[in-house]
Amino acid sequence: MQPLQIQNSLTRKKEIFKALNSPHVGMYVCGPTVYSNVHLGNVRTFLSFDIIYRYLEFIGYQVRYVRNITDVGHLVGDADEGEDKIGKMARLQKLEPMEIVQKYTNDFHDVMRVFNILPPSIEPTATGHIIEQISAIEKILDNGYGYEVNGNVYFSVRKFSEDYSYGELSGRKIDELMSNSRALDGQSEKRDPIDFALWKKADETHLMRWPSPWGVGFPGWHLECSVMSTKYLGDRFDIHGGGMDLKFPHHECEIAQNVAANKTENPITYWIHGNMLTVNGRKMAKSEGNGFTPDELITGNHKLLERGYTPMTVRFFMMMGHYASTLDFSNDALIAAEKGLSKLTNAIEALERLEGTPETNPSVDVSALSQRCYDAMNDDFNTPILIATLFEGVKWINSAADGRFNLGTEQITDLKTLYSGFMKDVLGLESEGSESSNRGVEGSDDIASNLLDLLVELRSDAKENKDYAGADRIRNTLSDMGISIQDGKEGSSWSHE
RNA sequence: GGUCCGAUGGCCGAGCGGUUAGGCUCAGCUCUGCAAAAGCUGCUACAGCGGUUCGAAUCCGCUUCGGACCUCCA
Repeated sequence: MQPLQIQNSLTRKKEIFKALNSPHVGMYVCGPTVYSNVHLGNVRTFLSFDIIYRYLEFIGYQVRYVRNITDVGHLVGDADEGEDKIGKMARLQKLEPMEIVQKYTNDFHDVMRVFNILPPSIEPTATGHIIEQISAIEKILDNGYGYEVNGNVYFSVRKFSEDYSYGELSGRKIDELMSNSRALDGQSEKRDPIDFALWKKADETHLMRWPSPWGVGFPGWHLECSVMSTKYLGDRFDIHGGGMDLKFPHHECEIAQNVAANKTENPITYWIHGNMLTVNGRKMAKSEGNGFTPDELITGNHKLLERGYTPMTVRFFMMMGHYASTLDFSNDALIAAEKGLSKLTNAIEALERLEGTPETNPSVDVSALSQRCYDAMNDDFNTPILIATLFEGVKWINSAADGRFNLGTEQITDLKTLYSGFMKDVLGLESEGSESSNRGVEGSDDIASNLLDLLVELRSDAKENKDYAGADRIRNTLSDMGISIQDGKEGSSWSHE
């Protein structure tokens, strides 16, 4: 197994990864609240964890990856005092709450597929786990860390902090929280302002409601993640991820609930937080009005975009930065990513066509290159370093394709393994050209590529006969179709633009 | 106001005590019917000011600027 190191946001240190029950790994990532379309900032987080998931599997772990769908309990505005996000949308769109949930869950799944983000092993929903949430509340009450007022149940942070530590993950001091917490408008039933809701009473107008020992109501936000992670991964599991903005209060509350319900300290070994996608230096957020939907990005239909970019370009762009750093979104950066990706994919296509020489090239050490790829990923999933390393091999490949450099047959085989593993399996970069042409009948891809080979040959013949008009006609027509021709020392070839 | 991050060349973005990161752009060259692609060469930066050290973009202090969280947010 590779010696993987992870920057643990719980301890703020880079630590050697040790699975509780190797080779099995339990990983939980906070999924979306499905009340509106996802934007690119959301995509970045899921993409970051997609890479982590892929790499863990790649180096031999068997990962149970749980990513939830929050479809109830997440309130608008001030915590515990606002309207349910999904209920509000349902009212505005005059739909059943479950229609809202379905609509935006479908959208979410479509987006994940477009960006080639793998589905999790389990994708549980909050409404599907009401019974478990109620019983978790009962456990928390039995253990003395909650209290009921008028059909509402709250978590007592003060009581909890007497027995356990609260605020470790987000680095908050309980006293400061007590005094700094924003004063709530109106009188609150909470004993302390930092207490949070486990169960809320539903009034008559509330659309989403379930019976409970405390009357008709609905579960609080934070609770579903505690309950579902425990249910599918156990009282203790390896990795918990999510966006940086969830660290407080969501993840802090989650830990407190897990501990309070199960009396298991340190339920999660490694916390990983993905950083924000920014636009002109500001966090992309719906409330800022600077969010892009994936669709706007692909079509280019947005006032800040000069044109559209393909999903794989966006994927590559996001992986050129480290997941724990903010990443700034700009046209120039996207264009650079597009060119870089195309250089890389063209080289891989060239590699497929390469025929090696019997003797190996002593100046090329594929296994050293490969190890550096592993090293990059082992160092807290450093995809920018991985990509930089992959570009080094590109020089060998292109030089060999130009016939001014030799590569041994075995070296070529090793390079193919390397690039297929890190580009496809780890980075999840699929060739977009072949994806679209695969939509047709089985085998149409072969026919298309055979036809292209034929056209390239015909053009070479034309060139040989000094029929440059004919040669250029083939080149220009193909170019209009998105196919470009490369002339090299060893003859001509084609590739998707 | 509290807590915590960050400031890297024309752009994006790694590095976090001694390396040419890498990509993109730009200029020149090679190849080419032309072009593109590809290869080669060049462009050597770390916000500012002090300090520690044989040596600092990397460690410490101060200053300036930016951001995140403390409310819902991936």
